[in-house]
Amino acid sequence: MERNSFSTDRKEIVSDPQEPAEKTIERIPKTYEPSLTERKWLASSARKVRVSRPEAKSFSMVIPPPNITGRLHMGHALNITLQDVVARFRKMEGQDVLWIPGTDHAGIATQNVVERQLAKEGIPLRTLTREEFVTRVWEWKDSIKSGILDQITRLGASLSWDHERFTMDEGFSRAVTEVFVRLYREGFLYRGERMIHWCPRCLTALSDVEVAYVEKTGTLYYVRYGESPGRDQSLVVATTRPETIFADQALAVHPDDARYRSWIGRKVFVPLIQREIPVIADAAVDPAFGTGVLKITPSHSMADWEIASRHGLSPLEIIDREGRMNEKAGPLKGLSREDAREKMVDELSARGFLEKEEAAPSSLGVCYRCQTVVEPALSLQWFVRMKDLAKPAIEAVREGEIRFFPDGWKNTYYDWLENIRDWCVSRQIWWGHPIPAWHCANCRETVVDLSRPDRCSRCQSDELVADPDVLDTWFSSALWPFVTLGWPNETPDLERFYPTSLLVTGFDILFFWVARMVMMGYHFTGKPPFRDVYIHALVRDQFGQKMTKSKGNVVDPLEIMDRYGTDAFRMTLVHMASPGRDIRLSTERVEGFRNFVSKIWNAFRYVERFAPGETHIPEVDVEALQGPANRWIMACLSQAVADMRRYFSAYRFDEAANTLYHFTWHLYCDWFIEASKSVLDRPDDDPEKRETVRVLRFTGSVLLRMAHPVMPFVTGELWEVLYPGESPLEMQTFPDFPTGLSKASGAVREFEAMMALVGDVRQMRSQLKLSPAMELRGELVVGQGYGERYERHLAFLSRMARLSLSPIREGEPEPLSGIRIPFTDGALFLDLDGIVNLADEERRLTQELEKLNQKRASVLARLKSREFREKAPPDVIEKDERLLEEAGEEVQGLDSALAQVRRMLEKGEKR
RNA sequence: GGGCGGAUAGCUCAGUCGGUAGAGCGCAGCUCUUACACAGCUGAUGUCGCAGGUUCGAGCCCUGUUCCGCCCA
Repeated sequence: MERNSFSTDRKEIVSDPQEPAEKTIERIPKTYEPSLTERKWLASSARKVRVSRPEAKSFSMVIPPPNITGRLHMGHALNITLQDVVARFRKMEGQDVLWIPGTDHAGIATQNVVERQLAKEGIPLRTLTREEFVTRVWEWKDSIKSGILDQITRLGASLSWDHERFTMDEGFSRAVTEVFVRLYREGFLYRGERMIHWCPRCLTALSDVEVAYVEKTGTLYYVRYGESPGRDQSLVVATTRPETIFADQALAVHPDDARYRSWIGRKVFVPLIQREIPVIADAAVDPAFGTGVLKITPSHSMADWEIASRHGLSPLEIIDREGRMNEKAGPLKGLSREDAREKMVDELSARGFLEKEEAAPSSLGVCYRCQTVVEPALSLQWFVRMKDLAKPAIEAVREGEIRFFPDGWKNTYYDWLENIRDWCVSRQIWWGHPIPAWHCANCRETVVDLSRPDRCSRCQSDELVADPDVLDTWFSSALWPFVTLGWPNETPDLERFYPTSLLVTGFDILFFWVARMVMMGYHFTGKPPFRDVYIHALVRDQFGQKMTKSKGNVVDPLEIMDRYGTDAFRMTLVHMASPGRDIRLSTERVEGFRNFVSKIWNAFRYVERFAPGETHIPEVDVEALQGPANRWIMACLSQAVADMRRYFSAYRFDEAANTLYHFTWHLYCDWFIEASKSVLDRPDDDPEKRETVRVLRFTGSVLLRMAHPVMPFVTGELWEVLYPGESPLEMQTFPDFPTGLSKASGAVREFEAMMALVGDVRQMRSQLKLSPAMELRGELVVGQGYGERYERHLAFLSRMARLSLSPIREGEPEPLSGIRIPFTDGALFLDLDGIVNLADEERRLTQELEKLNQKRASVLARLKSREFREKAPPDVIEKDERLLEEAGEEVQGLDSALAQVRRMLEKGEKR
């Protein structure tokens, strides 16, 4: 065979002995089995102790502690995965990473679980003492170990397990007490009788943020209140809660409402009973709502309470703590709120007090945990005075000491903090941090202290009764970032890792948790609890619906991991984590990334064939590289690595994943590996072959490192298999090599021109319906002096475009037959004589020409515009000019190709 | 009522500095070509929600508006 003929005749290749095949099977099995690898890695590396790097820069995070009652859901999976990506990335950057795991004692939720368990065993709650109950909870907690944390490890979370904490562990509890006592002594805590939200099912007070509002279509009842005594004038009130009428203490109108001005100061009777209440004027009344007359029920409405207190009205409670009507509700006594409403409406209607009913939208407050409609109630509770605590928290974000990602969340944050109300922190349950307060049975004094005092500080009585309540679970969560590091002790951890570097959490607990941590952090440490806050979105189902048990659309992350592998699942979450956007998870998507993992695996199997059993990490001297493809892939790799670094640092997880995917699949596999096949069929001592194998392996080793933060299992496995003598992949450094080879360099552009030529040939094949398998004869004609340069691309071209090329013709006139495909320094001529229908080719060229001319015309039009020439920046004009020039050349190329086809057509006809 | 986010290919989403709109999935055609059919090659599909404005030039900036989602009151 002629030396310059680059045939890709398959027979040759097939007959090639494939001696390395057996070794391949030894090291890299045919298919990747995620479950096997994951099981193996989890057995050896889960719950590992942190390797500290005292000399390195510190990086720290705390996980949002999941409820101990919890089961892993998509929200956890996303949250943990993103943190793990950052943790692994920072670790590979050489930083000293501390990532603290732990769980939250989840007061109400846990109490509910244990109560249900008791109920199942037939043990009435009331037969247990508080101490017995709490013991039961601890027993339950021990029995489940830390189920949710085990599930989190399945995700591959590289947490610092020697730092695990629990919000009710001994140290944490001490810290919570300390915080309470300090806040009390500083005047930030008080106990008082206020309106709070009461959950009649959980039987406890709730804070404002624990009430969710649901929009419902309710009924607005128009009820007539007759004037007293004896007169026949009356006022009509529109109310959504007729069952509270017996607790009414006044009617109120807006002071400027002309309709009712004469009523102010007069008195009316509460319907059905002869109780007199005044008509008052208050600016808080909305004249546009209903009739503009509001009934004031101070004991069962937040807004009414406010108005009532301005007018010195006293409350009257008719609903008890379990949401039933009490004896003051007279005939309604014992009824539920719903039944009472029904009965009341019947009664009002029967007695002629009900004017009309109309459907009206109303917003209903429900307990965020159990969805029960909450009851506003007057109650003796503990509160934190928030206003002054909020100030530094607002300031911190304004000054940029704390940054939000995405930035927009700071508006929501400001809004809440600027209008903050006092925080009700006492809960009427048994499981939680006891409030460190004791009440004197003798003089009613309240004593707050770190431990139970012997005597009352005022009257010296020893009859001290412990406050029965526990603290809101979020009270302790607010201390999480610094207490987990040892506060109130000045520990080395606190010194080194506080403020923490990053908090990753969902927007749904921005108020509950994030804002409160900032307030507590500043107050108790003088520093922010974290520098950056990354707020991720909700994981929804494939239709964009929130996943809920009741809808039955909950996708179990553990099942997904079993089915597709953890790496594929992580890659999916990371890829879809675009800032400020919810994630719609579909299994098709996960499947796509399973294919990706598989692709990586197979790419390594391919490379392994050519360097079987090699265990050293190859090095590459980029400057010395000769192969065009080798130089090209190094330029791409360098770019990809730099991009990933940048994206990880900016929390652009989606873009990082995109970069990884694109580089791996489309650049490394589709082009580089394919291109390598045109070199690797040479003898073993061929220098370009040796170079290519080295670059293949080197790129692979870099790929493993840059993919590792996202896909720790498959990359870790391959790393261990390939480089058994090296330290584990997670301890390696994230690749960093500016190659000096830019994508714009001549060598790279030349290779890309060849890639484009391959694309042109493939496109032409497809358009002319030529089988990809059919080898076409062709020759390259280049300008004078370019012959040697294009010589080195021949193998690549013939392989990728499936051509049999004859020797290059340099500086010779172009042949008059064949299909002409132009490129930068010449043209490729394909001999399609007898293979292709020339009329088809003519049509194809005409279409191409038309498309091109359109494009050219639009650029030309722009360039002709005087304004554009005057005002557009020079580089833009230059670019357009280049574009026009290129398009011109292309048109020329197509023209001559077309002319040629037409000539051949004529010739054919003449024959 | 106030605030935030979204609307771009059939679906799910990118789109940085304003400079001729991209990816994945799906779909169609062809191909078992020294890893991978969980594959390869090629292709088709766009009123960038709507209406104005700024600009030589707008998916991107400004104003208004519609619809959807979320938060707050």
